[in-house]
Amino acid sequence: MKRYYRIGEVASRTGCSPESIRHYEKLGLLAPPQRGEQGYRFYDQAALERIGFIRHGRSLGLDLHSIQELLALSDTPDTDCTAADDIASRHLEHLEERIAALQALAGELRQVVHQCRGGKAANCQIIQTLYDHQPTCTERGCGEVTA
Amino acid sequence: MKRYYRIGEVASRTGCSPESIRHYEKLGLLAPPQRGEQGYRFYDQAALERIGFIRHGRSLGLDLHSIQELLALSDTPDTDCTAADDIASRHLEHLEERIAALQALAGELRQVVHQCRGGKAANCQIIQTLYDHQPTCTERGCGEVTA
DNA sequence: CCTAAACCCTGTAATCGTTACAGGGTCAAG
DNA sequence: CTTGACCCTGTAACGATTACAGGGTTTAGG
Repeated sequence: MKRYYRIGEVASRTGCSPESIRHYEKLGLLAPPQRGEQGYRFYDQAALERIGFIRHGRSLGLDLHSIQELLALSDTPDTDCTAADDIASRHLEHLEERIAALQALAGELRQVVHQCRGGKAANCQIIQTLYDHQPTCTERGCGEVTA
Repeated sequence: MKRYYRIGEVASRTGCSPESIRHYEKLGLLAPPQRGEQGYRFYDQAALERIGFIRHGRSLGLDLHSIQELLALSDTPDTDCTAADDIASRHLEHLEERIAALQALAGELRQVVHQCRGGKAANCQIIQTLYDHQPTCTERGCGEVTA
């Protein structure tokens, strides 16, 4: 006796909004579920776990494409899973670079913060610093840290 | 004898693509520049510095909205510049939160990486971990760290 | 002089993941 | 029988940037 859940209940159980669930389906991360007579989606326990998988991956910062690759591996249990390790390692590397970049930014920012207590904009050290361009890197396409 | 630059030269001097420059203009960060007879944009030195300002701000991770506020302050030199300090402090705080979140993620990821050397996907520790959902936070809208 | 490359213009759509609509249907409790 | 809580689809928004399409201009070389 399988239990079935409508999308709203899945949402509250997984912490994943109905919109996202439909979105994952559209992207092919989730197979189209069964539908009730009125067209309502019905999910079983396996689908719940798959959504949990996606959610956990997202909470680790993985992008949906990587998660899709991991799910594909999981769907073919006989495959060599080195690819999974590659994805995770690559992401970890990526995270570490991101962290280093953000720390550099924070350091640079700490040097200017609280430099202009109560002054006028004309003398503001923060604004001055921004005009003095020795940006960390002037190369095209460099330094746009998503933060 | 003012020198004028076409958008492409501004781009190579500032490290900011022509598309971005036009984008900043559309958003109101840059005043519409003079135009030549064929409609080409022509920029003077002040515009170059303003773009450098924006670029430096972006390289620090500030969003365009904050940069616009800073530019507005800079444009009214008599204003009190506490607001600039607020923007910078707020952003620094934001960065530090981001860093902490990413470090938590990296830590979690380091625990699973290299756990499945050469195995089959069915036993892969990484995939298993993703199915075992104790996501850091199951609250709706929590844990979506942009990374 | 002519042509090809390199530049400029505008406007629109893509990226990523999520959210927020609009406009409509279904169902249960009051 | 109406209100509210669901569900459906499709589209647009967010932020910043890039990539087109479709057209015009300048510049350098042959």
